[in-house]
Amino acid sequence: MTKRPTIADVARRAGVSKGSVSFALNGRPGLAGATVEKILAAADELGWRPSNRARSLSVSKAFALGLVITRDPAVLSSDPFFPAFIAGVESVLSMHGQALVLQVVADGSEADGYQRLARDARVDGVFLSDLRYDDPRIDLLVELGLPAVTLNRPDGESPFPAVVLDDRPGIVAVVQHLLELGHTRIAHVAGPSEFVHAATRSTAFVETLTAAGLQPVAVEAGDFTAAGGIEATRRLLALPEPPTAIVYANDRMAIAGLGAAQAAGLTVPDDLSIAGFDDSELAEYVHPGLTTVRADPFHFGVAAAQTLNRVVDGDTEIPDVELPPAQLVRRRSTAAPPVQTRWQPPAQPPV
Amino acid sequence: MTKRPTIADVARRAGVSKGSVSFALNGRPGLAGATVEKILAAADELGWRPSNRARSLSVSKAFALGLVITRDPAVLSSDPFFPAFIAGVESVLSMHGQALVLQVVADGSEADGYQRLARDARVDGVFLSDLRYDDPRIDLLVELGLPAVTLNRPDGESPFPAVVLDDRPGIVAVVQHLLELGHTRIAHVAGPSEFVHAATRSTAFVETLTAAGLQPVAVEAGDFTAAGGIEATRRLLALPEPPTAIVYANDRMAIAGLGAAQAAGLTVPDDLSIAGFDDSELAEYVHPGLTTVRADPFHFGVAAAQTLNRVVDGDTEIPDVELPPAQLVRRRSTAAPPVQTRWQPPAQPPV
DNA sequence: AATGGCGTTTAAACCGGTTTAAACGGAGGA
DNA sequence: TCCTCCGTTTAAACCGGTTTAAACGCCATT
Repeated sequence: MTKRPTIADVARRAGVSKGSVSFALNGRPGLAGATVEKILAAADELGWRPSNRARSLSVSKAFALGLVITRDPAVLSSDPFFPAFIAGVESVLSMHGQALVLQVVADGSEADGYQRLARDARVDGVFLSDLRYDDPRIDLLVELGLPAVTLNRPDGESPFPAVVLDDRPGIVAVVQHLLELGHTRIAHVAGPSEFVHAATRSTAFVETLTAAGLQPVAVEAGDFTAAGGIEATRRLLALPEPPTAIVYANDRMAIAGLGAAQAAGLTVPDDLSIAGFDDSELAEYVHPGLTTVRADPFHFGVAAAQTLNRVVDGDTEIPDVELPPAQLVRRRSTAAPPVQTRWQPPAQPPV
Repeated sequence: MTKRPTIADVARRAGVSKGSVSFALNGRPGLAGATVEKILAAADELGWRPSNRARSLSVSKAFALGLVITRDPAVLSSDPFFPAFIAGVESVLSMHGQALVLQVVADGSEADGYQRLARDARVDGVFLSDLRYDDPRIDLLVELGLPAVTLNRPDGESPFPAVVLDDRPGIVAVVQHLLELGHTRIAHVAGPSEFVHAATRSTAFVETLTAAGLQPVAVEAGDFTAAGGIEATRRLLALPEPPTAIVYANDRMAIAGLGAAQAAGLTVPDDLSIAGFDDSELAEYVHPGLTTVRADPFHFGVAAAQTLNRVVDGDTEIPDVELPPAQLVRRRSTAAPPVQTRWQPPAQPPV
């Protein structure tokens, strides 16, 4: 509780000048070894830690990174990605004495968040998540002079390195899995198509099906929320020839869809197979357990933080970082399609 | 991208000294009105914003508040409370030019998070959530000289104001609701008893039942996770005289419990009524919709941030803030108990 | 005209570090 | 012996604000 020691205290104790202490602390050459020893000893006898504020002012760095998240439930609320991602980021920052500054902004105005972070010089760099097509934030950050990394690759040109976890293999694996079970009428509930990752997932869905010589029953636009998942599911089930399997772009929609199917009197997976994406905590515990795709958001956070730090340090020409793709997790919500369905031509008697 | 203007630039432009600019900006008395006008005009002609870093150094404030969260999934992951709470906090901070610093720490070591925040002088105060009995963090913060507010009231003495949202009325309402439906064999799946709010909920449960002249069938210890919810539910269903209704201390356990009950072949609510706590997003959309209790974590965040700011400003004797209690949300997962159950004595023929 | 008082303004110190240019001191060479 | 060079150390400026004590200008008293 007594005032903390300053660099002057350390200098006095070690019998040197402030400058020398600074040199010793930062391991700069030009100081005699013995002097360095003496200074460091004095420093930790006093338990001295250099003041972040003073350092911040003189070197013009914040020693902090920023994350802007919209208050939009489609992105933030109970999204299993961010908590784990943030934990990963923190695990890196805490080793560097850096802090994570969070900005939560109203639905449409993410730009404000970055503006504030830049205007107040609160951070040295930011994470750019939930990329949209032709995302205006990229130009904004360039203009603001704020270093960044993008989570996954943007569609256009970007001066920032990307940390990418390819969603395609996960979707491909889910569709393959359904095909192997014998499904031929598969539908997809996508996320909002303005998001790059949402579009990537639905494209992968369609392409995998096409490659197998099949047409998707439908691709319904969802919004990543449970409510949207319900709506989309109801529309699919109301089709004259409803699907026997539905692939959702995330677990929230899938779990809601599961509820909607059950409310409609269907048994999952006997009447309908359902698959999600994310492997959120509840996926394992709903009934039936949800087949889904598991990524590693913690490691995503680690990689993103490390990469962003390289950008902040002025490292140029940083290659994009590729993370291992998500894995299929098979649970009880997917099974073979019902043997007989209304629309199918009656089985031909064997010749 | 050109260097931002400093207070010296403004002073020069207005033809006054740095000191005067500082006075004008902070609305200090002693400056002639005309001078203030002149200075403010010069300031926004240049688009000057005082540097947070410089201010930070000279006034010894961080202009930031801190939140420490454990990486423990029981607290963080997909907990609907924090995202909304944080959004509420941010809505206050953004108006004051303050930032929110997040510390995510490993399971047991929350203390480290506060230590780091204090050592690095990153924040002016912190939010103390998920209080435990005899919580060591209170003494720690006193020792560190870090102002704080507690979310809900701690069990012992505390020098910090509390922002409280009483969980009791919510639990009481749930139990009343079940009693009105005719249930007499009700069980509870609690959170870890070392948490004050978990214990508050289970105490409220027991007391309400006792007041109605009933005994709880059982109070199982859960851990707020879905996995724990499953386990506890299985134990309850395996009792020789299983409950006809289960009240869970949070939605995650309740939704998992719902899955466990269905997996065990029970129909909810016909065979078993289930109620949660939190009204998380999925609660409305699982099948059947989950009866639960809804609080307002956003407003909780607003109140907590405002109160913490008063503490930080040196305001002493701040009264605790009471928030409106959570409301019961009735959905399909609760209904009258089955008319006949194994253990009941056969109905007496009318005399 | 000198003095006092008051409202206004400023110069300078300060916060706690980093950084640069200059000073210092001892060894080696002429 | 003197000069130079080089490794080591320091003094001082600087980052961009805030704050305090002193100075200033002006008017009212005496």
